[in-house]
Amino acid sequence: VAVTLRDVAAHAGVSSRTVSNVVNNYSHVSPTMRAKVQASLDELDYRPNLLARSLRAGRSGIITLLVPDLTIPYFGDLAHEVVERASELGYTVMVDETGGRPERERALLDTAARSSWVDGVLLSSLGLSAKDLAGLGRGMSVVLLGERTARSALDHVGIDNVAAARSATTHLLEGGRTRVAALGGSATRKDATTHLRLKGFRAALAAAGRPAGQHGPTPDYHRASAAPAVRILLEQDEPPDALLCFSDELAAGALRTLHELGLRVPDDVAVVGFDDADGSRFLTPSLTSVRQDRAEIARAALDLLLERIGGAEARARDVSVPWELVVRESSAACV
Amino acid sequence: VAVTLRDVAAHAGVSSRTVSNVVNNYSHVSPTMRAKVQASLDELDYRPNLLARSLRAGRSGIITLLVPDLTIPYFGDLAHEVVERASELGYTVMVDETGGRPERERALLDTAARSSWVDGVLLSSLGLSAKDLAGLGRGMSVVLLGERTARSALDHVGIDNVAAARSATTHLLEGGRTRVAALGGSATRKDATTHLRLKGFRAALAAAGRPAGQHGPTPDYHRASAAPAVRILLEQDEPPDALLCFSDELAAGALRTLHELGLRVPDDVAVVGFDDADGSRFLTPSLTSVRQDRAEIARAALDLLLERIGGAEARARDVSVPWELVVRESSAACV
DNA sequence: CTGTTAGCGCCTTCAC
DNA sequence: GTGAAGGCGCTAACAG
Repeated sequence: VAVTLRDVAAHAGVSSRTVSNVVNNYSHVSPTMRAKVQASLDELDYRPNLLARSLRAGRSGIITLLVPDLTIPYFGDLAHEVVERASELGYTVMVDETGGRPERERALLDTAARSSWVDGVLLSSLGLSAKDLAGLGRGMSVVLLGERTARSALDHVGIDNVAAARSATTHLLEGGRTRVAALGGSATRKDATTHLRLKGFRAALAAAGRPAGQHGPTPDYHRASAAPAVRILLEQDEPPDALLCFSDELAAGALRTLHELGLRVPDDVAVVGFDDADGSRFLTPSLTSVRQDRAEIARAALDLLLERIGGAEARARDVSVPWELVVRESSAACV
Repeated sequence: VAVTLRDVAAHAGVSSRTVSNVVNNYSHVSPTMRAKVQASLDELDYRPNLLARSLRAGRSGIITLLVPDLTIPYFGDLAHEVVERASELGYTVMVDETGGRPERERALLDTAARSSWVDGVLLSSLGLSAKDLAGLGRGMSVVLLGERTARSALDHVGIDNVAAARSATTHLLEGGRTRVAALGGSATRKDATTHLRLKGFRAALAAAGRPAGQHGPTPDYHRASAAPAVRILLEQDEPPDALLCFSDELAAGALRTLHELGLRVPDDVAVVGFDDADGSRFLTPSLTSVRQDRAEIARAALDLLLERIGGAEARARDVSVPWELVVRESSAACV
């Protein structure tokens, strides 16, 4: 049932070349001819086959966004920004989820590279090492989002996690907290995000002359993963009076768990999150969080990606995006 | 730089047909031949061009999911289920956002229909009338998610909004609440979701012999939109002692606003939400909500869509998916 | 079992 | 200013 360029040409009594010229608004077509062709176009309800066009052009106008999990509000927010910005730039976004699992990140990146469906990939990676990524990036335009994987060969956009964690920790110390603990991620596995944030956390404690803080690891950054770690931290002899959570999700889970334990926030325990997801200021108490400028991340990432797609061969670049500690009720100073 | 089937054929000294047979695991290829071709395949690192394959096959293996806004957790959750299920079925998902605006829903659906990029569309529509949709669905496989647009010509998957709203309202009345108000959406515009839920809400009140409840409309279903409406409802002479919110987002915003007004939940005001987003049980107090079975929605919707893609010409079907009122702290009975 | 051939629908170099 | 022809990379008839 599909109407092709040829059908229109036959209908209008011209060559397909001329129809193509009209469709693509090329010059060198006489007005009368243009009108005649346009009439046939309308009458037959012609729709260009973008598949064929892309095959011919060698590009699809599609980029893939790979995130761990869309049920995490931060990634929903990020996807929103990417879709919006890409749309402005004339690109469409395919979204896939990696679950944060390295093998799935690898497989999806590989599929993208092989398929030639997509012009480029935005990867919000959690688990891949720089070596993995280098091999996969071959022949495909890729920009990394989120963490700063050490010396990867790929472009990267993210915040300065060390500085942000340091600032948040200092904020808690200056609010009179004496036993700050970190919550989330894994110090042992190749979890670059947590590694860097722990670094900033410890630097702040050291700078203030405090003993090293504790770290409650979690298998992922979901709300549901906070509870066990929080309970372990609080069952100690000297339980923490402040929690630096490495995602807003974990922070929300921590708020809930503290409530169940009968502890008051911020009176007994202060809580700070990371990401400043849209919902965090609506929690009770409202959550202090490190805000990443997501719109700027999307903008910078797409700019880099489009340059790569355009054939830029520059060395890998590392764009640092602004962040800001947004102070709300959950970290009010103690008296 | 791309390696084509022909290149491999030349390298292996066979025809491209044979290479294609090997790549697609067809029979009728002798083992020795297969081995030889496979060697060339590996050596040249051949990657099939999916664009060309799709052009040839007449289908792309891509479906489009259109949702209002990925920053709303419910739609993030929904997208998650759709992506996961589609992946199981061998499909990839393109996600686009409509902002809930009818003209954008129309434009995106139109683009999808024209482009031949996509085999089918899942549309979580808010604003399009049945008439709009009928015209657009022409020639494209479309399944509607969410609300039950009156007598549309398209397949549809959703919950029974009337029954769910009725059940939630009855729950509040049975908990001893006497002045239940509804919150969210628009009774005036073509907001089918709100229309149906209001119907259930009013039916429950009528069945209990209560006067008609009030409705606080909101421009959208975001958290931030709850505050003004909640304040207006509570400034009245006889303020409500229970709020039936037409999304969890609105409920979360209401919880926050009530907290700011110094009202206790559930002691002074009970709150019920809709959707049971992943985060809602972590709110303080945890939120009572109407749970939609999202995995089942995704499954049913994709089944319907794939049947349409496969050429089924059946009349429009309407699949009703299970829902459940999940009772938590925010709607505890008053004493 | 394997090779040849003809398109899928589009765009574009080349002639006219 | 317009027409004819070829090919993007792949697969499916049709031989042999």
